[in-house]
Parts: sequence; structure tokens; C-alpha cells
Amino acid sequence: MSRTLANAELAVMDLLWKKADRMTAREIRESLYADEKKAQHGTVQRLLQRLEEKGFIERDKSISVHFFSANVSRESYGGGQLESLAERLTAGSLAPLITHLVEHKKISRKEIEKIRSILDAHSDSASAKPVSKPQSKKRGSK
Amino acid sequence: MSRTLANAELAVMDLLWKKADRMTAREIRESLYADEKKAQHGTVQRLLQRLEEKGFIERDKSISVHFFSANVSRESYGGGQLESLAERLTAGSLAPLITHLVEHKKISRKEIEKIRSILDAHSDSASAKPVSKPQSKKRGSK
DNA sequence: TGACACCTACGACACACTGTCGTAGCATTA
DNA sequence: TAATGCTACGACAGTGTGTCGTAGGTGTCA
Repeated sequence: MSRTLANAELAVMDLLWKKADRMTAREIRESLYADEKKAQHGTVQRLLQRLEEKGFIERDKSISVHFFSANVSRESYGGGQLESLAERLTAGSLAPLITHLVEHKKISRKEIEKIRSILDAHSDSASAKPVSKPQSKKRGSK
Repeated sequence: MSRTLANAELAVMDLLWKKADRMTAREIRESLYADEKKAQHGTVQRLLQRLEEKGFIERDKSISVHFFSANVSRESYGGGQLESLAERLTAGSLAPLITHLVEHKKISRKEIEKIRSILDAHSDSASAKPVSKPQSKKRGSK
């Protein structure tokens, strides 16, 4: 698994993530290359093949027209990227990067509140916080 | 500016960031290839040249042995990477990715508290929270 | 002045990854 | 059987990266 998705690969994953369901190569081709005069047959097949090799998607070949589905969620992939970035850059810590974004106003107030409520919900002494989106996420003890 | 730093390039930047001061090519070479029998003269020169082209470093050529210094901070670069990641993946929002990491325990409790205190300090009702380690999260308003 | 050491500048290369296409061959159906 | 559409995959060009070699500049010292 190569770790990072290239552009065309990401475009395919994006489709699968959006659809949240399996798709055929044809559906993917018609979405990605809708406006192309010439259908990019082989290109899509190649992309799918490589994504499968890298472990990002799964292929159901039980019938002759295969079905493809994401094997890694958008959040999981993104989270991994985030981790790897922090790993390479700041000894694994996200704090310095987030600090920078916040201090340079690269994160909107709304986004800040959103993230805060996530963190609050998972804080040790979690509770109290009146988080707008009623988070009753009760990943109980343990 | 190419956007992303490759491995060897990042290694050079890391040196400059750590030193927080300008360095000569020689210092860099001796740090990066300390154990190599054969000195990687040209390699380092090439890397520096490319980093300069990409705008990541600055070169002071006022004397014949040049001095190099970072032109972009670690946090600024990392923040940009973070933004770009969110851009490509989640319509610019970090929240979904952080949610994933938190829920899958990829972020330590300590880190969570750290990030929270950053956000608290920049919250709209940003009143002087004594944001230390202890969770003093009770900025109720809003 | 000449020898030597060290520096910069940069062409060239091998390698890897990407996106693309073409073609061979299999399935399904008219 | 022919037509259509699919899979599998070799091949290629373009790009980025890490490396090396070499040409030529600069400084020092006997």
C-alpha cells in the first residue's frame, strides 16, 4: 500500500466514498470522464487495478462485470495522512500545526467550535460542555 | 513552489529548522551524511539548489561560502500541508479527520488537552483561561 | 606564482510513480 | 457467429527525486 493517493486515484476514491456503495468500472468512467469524447476505458481499469493492489478498494468479481467498493474510509485515510504528516514534521503532535492555523486565522471560528466540541466529548472529565450538536456519543467505559 | 517536500529535502529543512540559524552546505552535508565514507558533495548542493528554487530556503551568497536558512517555518509548512489535505479530502474541514483520530484513540489524552487549550485561548469568549494542563474547561458562555 | 583544498553550478542518469492508451482475450447476448 | 463490452496488462511519456561527475571559481600558503 503506497500510502498516498495520487490525483486520479483520489478522484476514484472520492466517487466511491460519495456513493457509499459499490460501483462498476463503467459507472466510474462515466462519472470521471463524462465530457471526454473518447471513453477512457483502459485508464479507469488501470486505476482500479492499482488501487486494489494498494489495498484502497475491494473488487467483487463474482460476476463478470466487477463491483468496486472502498476498503478504507475517507476519514480513515485522511486520519492516516494527518498522523503521517505530524509524524514527519512535529514528532507526532498535531498541536503545533493547529496552533499555527488558529493563530493565522486559517481556521474559521465555526470550525474551531466544531473541533472543540469533538474534543470536549472525549475529554477525561467529559461532560458539562453544552455542545450544540447533542453528542451522546457514549463510547462507554474502557 | 512545488508544494510538498520530498524525503531528502525534508531532512535538510529539518536541520535548518532545528538549528534555527543559517548553515553552510558543508555543515548540512556533515550532518546528513555523517557516516558516509564518500562525501555527498554534489547531492547536497543539488538539494539546496532545488529547495531554493521552490522557495523553501534562502541563500546568502555575500561571501563565497554561502549561508542557507529556512524561508518557511516548520509550522507554516505543516499548516499548509494540513490545509491542503483537508482541502482535498473534506471540503477544507479538519473536524472529520480529528474526529476519526480521537474516536480511534490515535490522539493521546494529553494531546487532546493541549489542542483544547489552544482552541480555548482563541475562542470568541476568549476570556483569560489559565490554560494549563489541568482541565479547567468551563468557559460556558456561547 | 603555482599547488592544493574547497566551493558553486549544473548536466546527466537511474529509478519510481502517474496517467494514459492499445491490444489480447473472455463473457454475454442478439 | 458477430457484435459489444468487459478484464488484464504491457508499454510509454512525463515528472519528481536522489545521486554523481565535472567544469570552473575562490582562498590560502609556501
